[in-house]
Amino acid sequence: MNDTKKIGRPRTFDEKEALLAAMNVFWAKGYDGASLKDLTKAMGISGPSLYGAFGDKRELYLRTIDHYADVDACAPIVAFESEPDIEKAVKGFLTSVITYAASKEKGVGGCFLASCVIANVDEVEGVSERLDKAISDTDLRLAARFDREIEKGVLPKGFPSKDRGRLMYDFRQGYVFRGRANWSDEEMLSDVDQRVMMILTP
Amino acid sequence: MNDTKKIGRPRTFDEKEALLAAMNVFWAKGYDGASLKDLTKAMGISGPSLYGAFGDKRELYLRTIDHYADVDACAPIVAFESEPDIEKAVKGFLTSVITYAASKEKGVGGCFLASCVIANVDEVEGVSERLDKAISDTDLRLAARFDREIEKGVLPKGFPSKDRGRLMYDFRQGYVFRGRANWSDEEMLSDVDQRVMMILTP
DNA sequence: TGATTTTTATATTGATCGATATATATTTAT
DNA sequence: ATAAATATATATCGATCAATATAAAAATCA
Repeated sequence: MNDTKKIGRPRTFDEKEALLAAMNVFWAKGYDGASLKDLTKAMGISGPSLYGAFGDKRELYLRTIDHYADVDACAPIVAFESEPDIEKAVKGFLTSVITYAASKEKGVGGCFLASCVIANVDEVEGVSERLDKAISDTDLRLAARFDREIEKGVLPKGFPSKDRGRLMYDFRQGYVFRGRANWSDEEMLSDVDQRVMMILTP
Repeated sequence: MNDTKKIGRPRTFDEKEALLAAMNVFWAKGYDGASLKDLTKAMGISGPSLYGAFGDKRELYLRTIDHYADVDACAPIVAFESEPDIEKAVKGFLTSVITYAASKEKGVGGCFLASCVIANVDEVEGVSERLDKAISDTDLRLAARFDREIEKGVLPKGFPSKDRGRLMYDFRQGYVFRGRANWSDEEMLSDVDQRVMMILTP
């Protein structure tokens, strides 16, 4: 990376922190509902600073989507990748999804893509491509975990990794959707064991 | 119903048609992105007429959600309910969902709730309750179809109708989500047969 | 008919929108 | 030191926002 000192007055804010703050505003209020006033206040910077650093509102929005996909990516996936036992990993993924989807701290919960970005696909140029990439990347990450289990011999040779990765992701979106409608985690947890079997049955 | 002539000048527009037009605007542009100018133009009425008939923008939005849940409800469900053979009915539901989710005529496709309404749950008062009700009602409609098959003896006594109804709905939301990200119907149709089996296997 | 009630169209309200012009502050380069 | 470059804060731009005041139009009532 380029860590050399740059000419001119240095920034007084951290770009990633600012992007995170902006994302939370978009998440809670939507793209059009988030005003520049809302954004600059949450980001702790002035209007001209925002425009100087990020371009305009649309470009800032696209940057928050990239930042979400790069950094957060979604905690449940990390849980899924780190648990050695595949059955526990799958169940951990679903329960983690549900817990996070049902927790509604300050209007931000579930999935930024499913709760906010999806609404602006046709309205804001550049959103569609990023959404597509985020989904595909996640599908691949999930499928890769199954492929590793096949190599280890835990899952059989013909196990449909790609399909089951997609399946897990669709389950995730379903829970996120219900969480947004204020479903409790108990209501959603009731069918988790069934779904774990669906995912793992060859 | 009250079909008696009312005093005063009669409306020159049909309320249901106006609601449908308004829904399409919200669907394409989002709640905040849809301006009163957009709405009145699409609905073919003037501002004061809109406010006189529907209250304000928020109330109009809630009415479009009700109208969607009551009338459209989603064509795939109708297909599911009308096909006598349960396996064909399930497959018909999923393929219908996919076809509609992948068709992107003028930015409106998939599901009004999943593509628009979900983004305004915390922003617009009254949305959350309606979303919850729409999901629960759909779950029940889907489960009821399975219950009928149990009564007929086609499905076994212990078949988990409720869980499988939910499962179908979550599959629907998953396809809608991918459709919004411009996935083709071919990509989505590839795992339909697998999922039909998942839904129907006791 | 004239009175009453409701909807309509036109025009406009104050507020807020996204975006920027200007000038000042703070850094590095010479 | 001085110049060049970048970020900052203040103030404000025209445009558009949601919502409405006003009065004409169109119906039923007496």
